[in-house]
Amino acid sequence: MSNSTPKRHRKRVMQPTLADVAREAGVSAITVSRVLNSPDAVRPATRRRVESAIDKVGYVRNLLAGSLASASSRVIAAIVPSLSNVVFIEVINGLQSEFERHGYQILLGNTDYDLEREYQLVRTFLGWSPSALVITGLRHSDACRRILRQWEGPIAEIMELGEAIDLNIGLDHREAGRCMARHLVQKGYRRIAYVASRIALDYRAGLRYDGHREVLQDAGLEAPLLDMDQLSQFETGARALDEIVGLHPDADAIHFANDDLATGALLHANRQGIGIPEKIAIAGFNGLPIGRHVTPRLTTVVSPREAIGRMAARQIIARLEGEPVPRRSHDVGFILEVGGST
Amino acid sequence: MSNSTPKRHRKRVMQPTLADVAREAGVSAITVSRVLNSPDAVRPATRRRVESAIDKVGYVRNLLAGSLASASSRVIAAIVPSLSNVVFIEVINGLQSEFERHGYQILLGNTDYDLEREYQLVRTFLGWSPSALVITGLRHSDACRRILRQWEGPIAEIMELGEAIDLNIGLDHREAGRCMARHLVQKGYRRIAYVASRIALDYRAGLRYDGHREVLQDAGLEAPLLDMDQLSQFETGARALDEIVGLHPDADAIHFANDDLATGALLHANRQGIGIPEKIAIAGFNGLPIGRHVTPRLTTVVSPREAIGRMAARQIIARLEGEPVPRRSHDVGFILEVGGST
DNA sequence: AAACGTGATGTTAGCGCTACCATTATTTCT
DNA sequence: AGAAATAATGGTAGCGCTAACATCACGTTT
Repeated sequence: MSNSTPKRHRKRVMQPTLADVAREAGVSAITVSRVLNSPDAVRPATRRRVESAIDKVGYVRNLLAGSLASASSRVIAAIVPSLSNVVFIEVINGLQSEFERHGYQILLGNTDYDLEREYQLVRTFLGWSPSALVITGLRHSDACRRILRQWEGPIAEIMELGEAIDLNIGLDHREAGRCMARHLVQKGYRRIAYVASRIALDYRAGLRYDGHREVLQDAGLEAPLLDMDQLSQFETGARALDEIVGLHPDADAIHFANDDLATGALLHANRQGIGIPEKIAIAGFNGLPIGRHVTPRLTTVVSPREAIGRMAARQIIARLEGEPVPRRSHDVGFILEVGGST
Repeated sequence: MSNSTPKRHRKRVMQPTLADVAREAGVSAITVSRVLNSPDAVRPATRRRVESAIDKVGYVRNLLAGSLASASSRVIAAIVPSLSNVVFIEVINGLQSEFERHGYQILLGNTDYDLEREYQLVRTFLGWSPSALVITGLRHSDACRRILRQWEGPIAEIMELGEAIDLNIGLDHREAGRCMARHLVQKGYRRIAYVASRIALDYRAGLRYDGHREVLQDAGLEAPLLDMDQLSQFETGARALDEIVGLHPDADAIHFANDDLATGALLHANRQGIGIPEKIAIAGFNGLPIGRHVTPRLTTVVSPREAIGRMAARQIIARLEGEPVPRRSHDVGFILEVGGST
């Protein structure tokens, strides 16, 4: 009557199960489960017996079954708009480093800046009963926001600050844009272009532009915008520099939406013998390491990317472990780093 | 007798289930399941009825339960040694782009170059009944290799070529090392240092060094190695350049284990006014975009990183969909890209 | 008209685990 | 020593879904 007689149902070519371990150790399945989940609740002698049975039969626990039964999966669903952008990688890295230590796994999703895709991803991921959800940005489709609100687990919206569903970790992009614009104006630049790429998708670059424009308008200056229709990469920055020089030959500074563009422009200027900042000043955003190694050093606004990931993780873990999480919104701030490029 | 009377067991504050949808649509649960999994097996009229019931009750399918019942999860476990290294990000990006399109999710793990951690990750991930497993490299602990062999799903070992458990997609690092060394020797360099960082961990850099050394020995040259004890980043490359200039003042070329180090050194040389390649030549490995934008352009060996990810994904998908997968090993090759730095 | 397909839908029995409660062993107290 | 408290272990019933088989409706064949 043991399972030597295969039930007529499913084919039984599976891995050993808890029951197999239990039989081997001469205990019940639940005891084996306890050894795995709350070892202290089992007498040391029993525990050792079970542990060696686990080794002996080569047991690998089935987390699907466990999660289904306990309605908790120790999986964190993380949704980012892009994996081509180092920024999000660093955020993920920050998440990983904290979550992994606490025994959480990361299920990774990539929306490619598409809100519909984001919605689908959220739906799918919620199907895994994740312990928590980390999602980039505050803009979601209505349907998406609806199911997010309905969901009862912790949700961290990261990168930017504002009206969040639950936890919010990020920085004020508009203020970051203002900060750099102020720096440029103060340095005496007067014909300052803003260069972004696909600003409709990367709307956080748009927020920075809004801040930038405010400051320039207050200073009585124009705020021309060049929106490139290519990915933010060195090549695009180089091309943008050429375009600006062509379109606005009198421009004396370019405020780039990010360091990739800015660095591309700066290195291009190096190659072309265009003097930075004498001929034209260049500023970026993010504070990527490369900016500190080019000549001249890139002026940029440093965003604490890994810190965002780590803080989001810590907030979530605290929440999951039942600690009170007082502030729901965390401003990680930013730092203006002035190099020789402005 | 319906579940309006909550069973005395678990608290029922859950999301709506298949049964709820079924009741709403006036069909059985399995029909709803069919609408979700094989819509063509359901009459269009019924299907529409079920679909609107799904919308009405706000049903989100529980993938844990489904995966447990069907023993297939559409999750791909991907294990990389580091998330700080762009190379692996690009590989993951390649995996993502293929898998996402076929409805697979990626469960991401990071070993930090630790084989014991790799083993633990593999154990945990196998507990999710993944559809397939992608793992970086061919070196694993014995215990790890044992459970991998025992597992019946597709396993792709990526990045390097050799004795693989199942699928193998990568390139011959030793040959890549040889290739660059040959280039340097042929260009007339004679005192060539190899610089890596933490070569014991990044053993693929070690394989490239082996190839490098072979060529140099054949040419009757010495092959000094400098192994930095810091992460591969610009800073470390810069420091390495200083060290080499100090230790081997007559060195005429440096073969760096990767482009991060090489670029760091090159940009440092730019700042210090050290002539590249007149004073000393610099070569890298990977073909990161930055190398094409620095002055002079970095000589490097381009590794098709995204292609590795994509090809691994395609092989796995083919296997999962029952197509015959003829070759188990795929050499994605590499390309020597000669810039002005050598 | 009876027998036979075919396609759509339903019934049942698990997938492997854990929550809940019950039971038994062990320790502590009076 | 016996009662009471506590610790350790076990039995049972699901978690929500799907595989396998059963059934049913309806048209087709002989």
